[in-house]
Amino acid sequence: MLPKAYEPQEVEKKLVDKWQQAKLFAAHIDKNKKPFVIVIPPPNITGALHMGHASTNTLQDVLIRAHRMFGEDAYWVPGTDHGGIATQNVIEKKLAKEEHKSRHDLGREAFVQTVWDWYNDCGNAIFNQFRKMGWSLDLSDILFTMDEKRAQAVYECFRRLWEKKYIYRGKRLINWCVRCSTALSDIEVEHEQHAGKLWYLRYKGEDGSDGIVIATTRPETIYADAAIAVNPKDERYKNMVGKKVIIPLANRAIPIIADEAVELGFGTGALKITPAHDATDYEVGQRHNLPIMTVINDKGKMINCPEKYLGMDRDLCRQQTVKDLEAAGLLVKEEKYNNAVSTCYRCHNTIEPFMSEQWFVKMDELAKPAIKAAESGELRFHPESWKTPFVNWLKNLQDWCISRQIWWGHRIPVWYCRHCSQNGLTFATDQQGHEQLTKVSFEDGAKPIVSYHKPEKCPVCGGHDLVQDPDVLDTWFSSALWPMSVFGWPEKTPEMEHFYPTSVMVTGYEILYLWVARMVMMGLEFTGKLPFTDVYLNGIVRDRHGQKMSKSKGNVIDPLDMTAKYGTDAVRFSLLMQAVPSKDIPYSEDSITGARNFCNKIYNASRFILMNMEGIQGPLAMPKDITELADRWILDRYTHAIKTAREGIEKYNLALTANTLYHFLWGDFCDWYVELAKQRFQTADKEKVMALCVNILYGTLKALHPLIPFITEEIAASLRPYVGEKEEFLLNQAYPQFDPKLTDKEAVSKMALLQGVIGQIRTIRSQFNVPPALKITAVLSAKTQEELDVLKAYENYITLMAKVGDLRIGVNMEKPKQTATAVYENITIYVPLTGLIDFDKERKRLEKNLSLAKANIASREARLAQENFLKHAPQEQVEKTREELAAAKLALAQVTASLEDLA
RNA sequence: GGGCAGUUGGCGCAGCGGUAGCGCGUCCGCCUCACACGCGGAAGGUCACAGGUUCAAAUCCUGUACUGCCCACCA
Repeated sequence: MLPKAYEPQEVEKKLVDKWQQAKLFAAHIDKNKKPFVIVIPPPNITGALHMGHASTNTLQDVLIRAHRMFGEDAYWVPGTDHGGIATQNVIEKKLAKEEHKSRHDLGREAFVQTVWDWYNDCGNAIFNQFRKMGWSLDLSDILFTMDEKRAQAVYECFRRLWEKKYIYRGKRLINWCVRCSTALSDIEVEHEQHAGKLWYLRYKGEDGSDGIVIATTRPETIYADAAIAVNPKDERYKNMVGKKVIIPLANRAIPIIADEAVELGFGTGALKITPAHDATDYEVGQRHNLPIMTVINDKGKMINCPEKYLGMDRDLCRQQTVKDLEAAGLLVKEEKYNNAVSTCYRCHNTIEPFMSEQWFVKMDELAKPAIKAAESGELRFHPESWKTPFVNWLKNLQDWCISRQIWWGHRIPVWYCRHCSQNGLTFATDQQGHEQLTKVSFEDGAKPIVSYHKPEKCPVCGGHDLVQDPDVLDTWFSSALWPMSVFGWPEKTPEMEHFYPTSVMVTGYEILYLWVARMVMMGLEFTGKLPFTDVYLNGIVRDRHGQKMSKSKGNVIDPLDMTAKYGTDAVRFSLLMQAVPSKDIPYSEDSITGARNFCNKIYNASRFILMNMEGIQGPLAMPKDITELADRWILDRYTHAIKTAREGIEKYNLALTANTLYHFLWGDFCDWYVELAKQRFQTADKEKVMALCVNILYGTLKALHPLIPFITEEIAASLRPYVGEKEEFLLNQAYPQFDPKLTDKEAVSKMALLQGVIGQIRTIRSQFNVPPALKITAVLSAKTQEELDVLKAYENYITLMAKVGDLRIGVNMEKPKQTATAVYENITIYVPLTGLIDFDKERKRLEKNLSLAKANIASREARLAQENFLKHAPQEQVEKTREELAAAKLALAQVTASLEDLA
């Protein structure tokens, strides 16, 4: 005998091996089939799988498996991402913790090797997690954003954009992370509200006057001030524009200028302009041709300032400056102020706007086709509400800063001749005694040679002393090419030919701009085609209260712990039941138990059916001559469930698919069909019932297979002989189809009547504490011949499901003594309960029903009294209302009669 | 400051023109020979608020109030 409860662990282990060994998920170009392709958002090689991965990859897996079963050439491309800054940070932390070393202690080459070693270990860990989750990825061929093929694609992209002059070198104010010591692009900067202060400082006039008071949140930058700006419309300062004031502590004179950028209402209306340390100020500076003076260096230390503060950390300098200003009597006041602080999206340290020469990609031309694709609807978003933000973002794009001053990543494929570029190259000796190129300046004469490999010699002077640009590319630069590079682009490979463009990109909305937008732009630029036609934005998995999961909050749920405890299918299904596009998923262990219970229900229903298969020879075809009401009904429910399940997948509403199949299998199939079938096990009908049971169950398992692959595969294997299926894997079988011939409105309405009557009897039983085993008497009084026929024809349904021993059915039946009364539509139900009836209870029950009936009558009558309703509403609706009124009136009459009897 | 979501029984959500559903929780009764990870039953909601459109609104429109998210150079 099989165990009572489903035990997933062994089953999962066994099936994962089987699937992988059978190479079930490998790419196989089949030109006769329509390709359905998803490239995985490659997880960073930074560590463990989290709930977010579990969610997004499960969604992709469901889509891939389902489309495969729909008969398409489905292929899910596996891979991982080198994850630039994030990975470098992880390794640096590890080095510091385990060996008390910094990357500089190792040197560039050794450090990069360390990361590669890490990749080789961690990569395997990631694949093992992929296996455990049952994701249909071919794990024998995992791609990596830094492997040779992908590196070639990155180079080719760089070269082509360079030749088109889209890639250029420029000196400007960029976002600098002092902690990560690198430049960042605009979207890698996050804005956080910090409780800070606003200081009011006095800049005295050069002529000895009181000068002007400004408000600032960054007093440490006063040493870099180039001007004071006021709004040209500001009457208060009109006569001061053009005069000079003295920077406190620095004692340097700067002019007062007028610029529209200054808000009249904020602070004092006067703004200090510090072009080197603030983006707005930089623009103002450009407009007024102000000098740029940098006082904070790339390490966050003070430079070019009064000697006292030289080398001081920027934060400390702020405190000291405020103290000194106060002592000098130049601090007018200090206010509490919440301001938006820019922080690094990787380490959350405060970003320093920093003047620097960097590599950029010119975006305006690249954005145009992407905007068009989104606006025209060629690129579809699920949900659609992301289309507008997407387009708006593209329309307001700044050029993309792609150079990073870190070591881990694709090295910029640009070389310099030490002879020809000597004035633009700065070298330093590192801790290993190697001379390293640390800084490149085109302004000072560096001449780029774009090449993947080190060029043989300088094309200008023929010199052999060539050095590579020290920077690496933004990790998103290689990610942007992912949907092409995975197929071998720029080569014209058969994979590129067949699988590109891909079908759908499934990812979180938090990387819509960082990643999705860039893939779209690059895809259009290099192939003329969108890299995918659909974008499915999935929500973020949060804790039960909607809080983001984080280690510091201690609310993290580890998907692998959960799969070990409840089974992978349960974890998958729990996520899918809540998978509405773009909607965040509140998640807790409780979410999983419900899904686990469902898996157990499937298991037990199957176990029961298999038990009753003993002695029956398969295969059993789906019977053709269906006459029994329950059979007609369940086939209608089944085919509708299949229809909705399929629609859910096609419309990216997997919650709909999951919930539909859940309720069909549990509510319709188990609670009603199988229960009713039990009484036919002893009859000549048995084989037909079993044929229906096994075929419907098998079909439902197929429909569920993309969602919960393990348990369905396991059970299907046992059922296969009974349905005559030869194919070993569900994935290679066809997804069930909606069959209009199985729909049966009449059966559904008859069944609803019986279910309603049974429900009323069950309620009475329960309310009067009738012992469950006790068979009771029930009298059903119908109003029409039609109803009578249904009740009579299926009285065995009622006796079984409501445990009725003596069932009397007729038209206008007499009300028995000491009876409980209920009304369902036009049927009056009497349950005589001599000795069991509690008159008080029954009176209360009836009174409740009485007021309900009255309310129903009132509302229907009111509606029917409106001439406009009769005139405008569809006839069907009017008819329905009339029927409802009649039923309510009947209920009122019956309940009133019963109440009178009680009195 | 701009934009986008959300506001439905104790909790988490679905429904998105015909008058409320699900899961969990609660309460009552059951170890009914597939399943107590179960079975049967019950209680519990004027669908945030105010207007409007319509014969009819949780469902469409407008506004308000909260909540969350995204974007933005107010020092």
